[in-house]
Amino acid sequence: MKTIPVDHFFRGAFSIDMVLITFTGNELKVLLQEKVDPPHEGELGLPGKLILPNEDTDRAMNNFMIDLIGTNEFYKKQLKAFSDVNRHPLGRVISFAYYGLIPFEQLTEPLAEGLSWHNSYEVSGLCFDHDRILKSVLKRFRKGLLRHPTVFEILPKKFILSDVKRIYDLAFDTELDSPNFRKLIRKSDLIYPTGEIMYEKDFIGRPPKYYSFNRERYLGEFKERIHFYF
Amino acid sequence: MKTIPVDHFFRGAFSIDMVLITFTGNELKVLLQEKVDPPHEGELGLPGKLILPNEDTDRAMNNFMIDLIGTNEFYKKQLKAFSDVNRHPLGRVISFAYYGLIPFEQLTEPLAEGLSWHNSYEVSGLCFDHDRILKSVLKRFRKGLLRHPTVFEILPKKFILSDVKRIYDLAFDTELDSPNFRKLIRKSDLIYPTGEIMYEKDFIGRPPKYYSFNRERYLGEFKERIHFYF
DNA sequence: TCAAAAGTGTTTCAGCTACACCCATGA
DNA sequence: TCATGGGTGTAGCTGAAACACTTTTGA
Repeated sequence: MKTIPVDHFFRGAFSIDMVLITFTGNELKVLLQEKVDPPHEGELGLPGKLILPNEDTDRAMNNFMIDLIGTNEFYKKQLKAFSDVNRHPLGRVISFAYYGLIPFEQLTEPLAEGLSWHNSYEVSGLCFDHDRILKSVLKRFRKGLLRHPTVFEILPKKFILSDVKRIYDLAFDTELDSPNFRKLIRKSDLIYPTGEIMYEKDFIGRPPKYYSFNRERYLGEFKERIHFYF
Repeated sequence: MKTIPVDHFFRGAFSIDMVLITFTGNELKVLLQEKVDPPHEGELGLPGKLILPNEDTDRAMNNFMIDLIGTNEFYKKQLKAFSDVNRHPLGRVISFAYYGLIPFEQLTEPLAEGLSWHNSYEVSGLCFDHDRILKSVLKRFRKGLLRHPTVFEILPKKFILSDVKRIYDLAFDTELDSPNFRKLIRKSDLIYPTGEIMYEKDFIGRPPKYYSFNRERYLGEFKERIHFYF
């Protein structure tokens, strides 16, 4: 086995990509960016950029979000690293994909040039391997919805129960039973009625009550249960 | 914003690490390696090595396993990439952690120099961030046990039901009810009795039947169910 | 015939599912 | 007073949990 000089190992690059999801207009939307640099100029893709090898990925992402949407105060996690050898023409680039959830009301500043929101379930043909990354995030999003109070990260401070249900319906492409859903979500004790009622122009039917997420009551991790599914 | 020469981005390195789990002697064991290179010579850690930036991680891991244990024919998946900035003294090193499961009977060749099996739940003080990686793998292992026929990847071709239960008991640190476990596992239709009975020296009690995993009957992915846990 | 572990059967009960029904509003 | 969506209550079914009981072996 011949010895390889150690500096030959240090020739890889890193990038960060963000899959930011929000809920508005009864749709789950993802933030996309029109690429300006080769090899994919003009195409749509996830917002992202190369980072330096000594940059902390979390910090780089936080700064990047300020540039893009004016805030980094929202739920975000590193999803995983995508490592296909031939992702980038300049060499090996490992992409750290992040997954973010933001209430639409929190997006106060206008979007930066080239950015736009798209229905998460209708997006395809993104550059690089971004279709695959988006798919991973949507899968993880569903997982989170089942095991953690993830919905509330994407809802405004005051929300109505049918919007909660609508997010589940969209994510799982289903039509949950509203009475049962209501019982389930209230049983968890994670929400409380604000006392206010939503009066909205053009709203048909009985005006719904506003609820809020009781973040203090949710303590830590999903408790593992021994329960088979296969 | 000043422009950074593009080659400055290509100065990171990659490594692969394997967390290989097996079941023997009524314990879940993990393969560890005594490190020979600085900065951790003499310490225990997960088997791993640096790879070149243009190497495919899966292929590199497959070759690495042949060197270590003489086979790469077992269940293995990339867990995730660990990316802390200060993992390695020579510069930024991203580690791709793999998670492998192998039946003990399949380990026919003697272990290479410096390798040894350790009880997964008693290991600590590993070099680099390997304690953290091991912890992640054990968590993922539990997850897999609940949603996929993961147990059978770690069991021999012919196994007995109480060993299946024992693996669950070890992984979840519990004592499942044997009659109920038996019903559950058989209901899934994923195993069948081979017709043989285990007669083993010094075995006390009624001799158990052998079962085998019906790999053909398990089709693809865990079916997502809408079921809340919080 | 006793101990030990494999293996079977049955009862109970919590909790999910389905669905009937009532409420508050605008038109 | 009707349509629409919000919201409540309940009966019934399913499946997990608990556990009593039988079987097969070695000593």
